[in-house]
Amino acid sequence: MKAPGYAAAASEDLLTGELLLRRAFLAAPLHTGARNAVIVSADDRAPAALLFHRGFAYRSLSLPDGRRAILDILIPTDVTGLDHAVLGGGGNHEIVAANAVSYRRLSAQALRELMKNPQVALRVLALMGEARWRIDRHMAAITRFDARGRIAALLLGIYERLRRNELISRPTYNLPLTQELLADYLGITMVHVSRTLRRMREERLVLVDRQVVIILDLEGLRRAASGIPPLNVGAAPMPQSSDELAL
Amino acid sequence: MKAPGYAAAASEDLLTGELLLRRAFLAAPLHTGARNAVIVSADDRAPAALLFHRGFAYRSLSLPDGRRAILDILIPTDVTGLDHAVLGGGGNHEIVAANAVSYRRLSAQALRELMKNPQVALRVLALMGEARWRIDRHMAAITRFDARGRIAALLLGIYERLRRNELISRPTYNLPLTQELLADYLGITMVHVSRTLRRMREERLVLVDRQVVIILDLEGLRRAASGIPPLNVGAAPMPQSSDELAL
DNA sequence: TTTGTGCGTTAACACAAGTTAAATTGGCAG
DNA sequence: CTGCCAATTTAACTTGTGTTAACGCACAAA
Repeated sequence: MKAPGYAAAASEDLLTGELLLRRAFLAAPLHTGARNAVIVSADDRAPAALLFHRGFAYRSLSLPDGRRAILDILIPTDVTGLDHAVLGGGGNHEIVAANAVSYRRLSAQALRELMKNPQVALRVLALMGEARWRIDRHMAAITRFDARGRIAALLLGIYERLRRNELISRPTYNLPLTQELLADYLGITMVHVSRTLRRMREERLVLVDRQVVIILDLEGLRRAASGIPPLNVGAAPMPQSSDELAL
Repeated sequence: MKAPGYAAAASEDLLTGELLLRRAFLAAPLHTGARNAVIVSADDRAPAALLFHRGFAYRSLSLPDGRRAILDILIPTDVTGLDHAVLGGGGNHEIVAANAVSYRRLSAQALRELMKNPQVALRVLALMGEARWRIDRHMAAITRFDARGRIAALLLGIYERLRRNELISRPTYNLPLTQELLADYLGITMVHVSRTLRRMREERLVLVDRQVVIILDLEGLRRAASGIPPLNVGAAPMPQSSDELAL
């Protein structure tokens, strides 16, 4: 029943866990993939966790009739696959490069080895908790917002993630995803994405031209995605030495 | 580079991890909650993992304007909260009993202690992977199916989960969720759920009366939720001694 | 220059889903 | 039995989104 000091010890463990995990990743070679390169295929039988270093990628699930759902958008500093690297097979999903990407791969075996360190195990669990939190927000957006709100939530979400990882400082960034991808992520159609972006441009909320996103009215955008809770779970974000990792 | 025997060792570790995790849960007292009881509140500051023993519950996110999204439906034998028990605070979500429930609680502290055992850590990660997999399917359903397909996917999903845990044997079960809850889970309105259920009854696909779900045409239902990939990730489901746990 | 080709834009129309409101049902406390 | 209350059902109407199809634009290849 050592109540005091608990939270402090926890975050300390998380920090050293993060350090070890990152070190393991950084020991792996840097892979690269061109736009549309399939980084993980649906029938992949060699599970591994990935740390993204540069470029955007997405995780998608293709339905037999040709439609697909985008499950997750992956940006630099994101880690994915920690969970199903432990399970036997892959997850039926694909991971595809949205533009030129580079990333590092941690084999399931190496991950299992690392997990023997409780600090790493905790950090891994925390990472999954953060991912879950992002998914929760996205799910709320998808189930309860119309197209405008969903797009607002998406643009804001990416903005906040980039900013939190110190990849950008001003409300402007590069979004190398086609509108068709956005549509499959948001549960609407390509055509409707285009329509809605025009409306939002006319409202002077945001300007999306090709891959460039310029947020004109941050508060307005927040209102449009009204009620989406903030990004953080409550845990402090890991301090990111952005030079070491994100460049 | 010990390639052979790897998968076997992995699943063996998962089994003992499961055993230890379950033992820890079973050592905790059995809590109960009446219908609509708030098991975890949005501002909860004492994170814990939960193992559900009897009854249904749901995890929800309330938006400031009164709307809400149901993030997850929890059935007996489900474990939730493993991730955010590790993170500092709660997850901004609520967990509410849909009917009379009983469950066990594993404090974050106890969980952290248990996680020092790598086998437990692996099993915990595997559990989160399974949960993620379910969410992926649900996300695909929500983004790409119409109301009929979403309802089909939901009814099938619950059916398969119940059957996998040997809680039922025939395609009939009790679903103690109001249509309003289903609507908030599926991203449609209560009224539309009712309409669609009528249509599906007329099609002789499924019969939903009050809380009773009777699947009339399993194949037809599968077709309606066409393209939703199967429940399992590829890893064998944990053997469940249903008497010990689920009763 | 010409010819692709992949993406984005726009419009017209069809249809699925939301909204509102009223009626019905069933459970349950008195 | 009565009356209340929550959940469900149904209808009429409105609105958001999907569908189809045509066109424009940038960029690369020939």
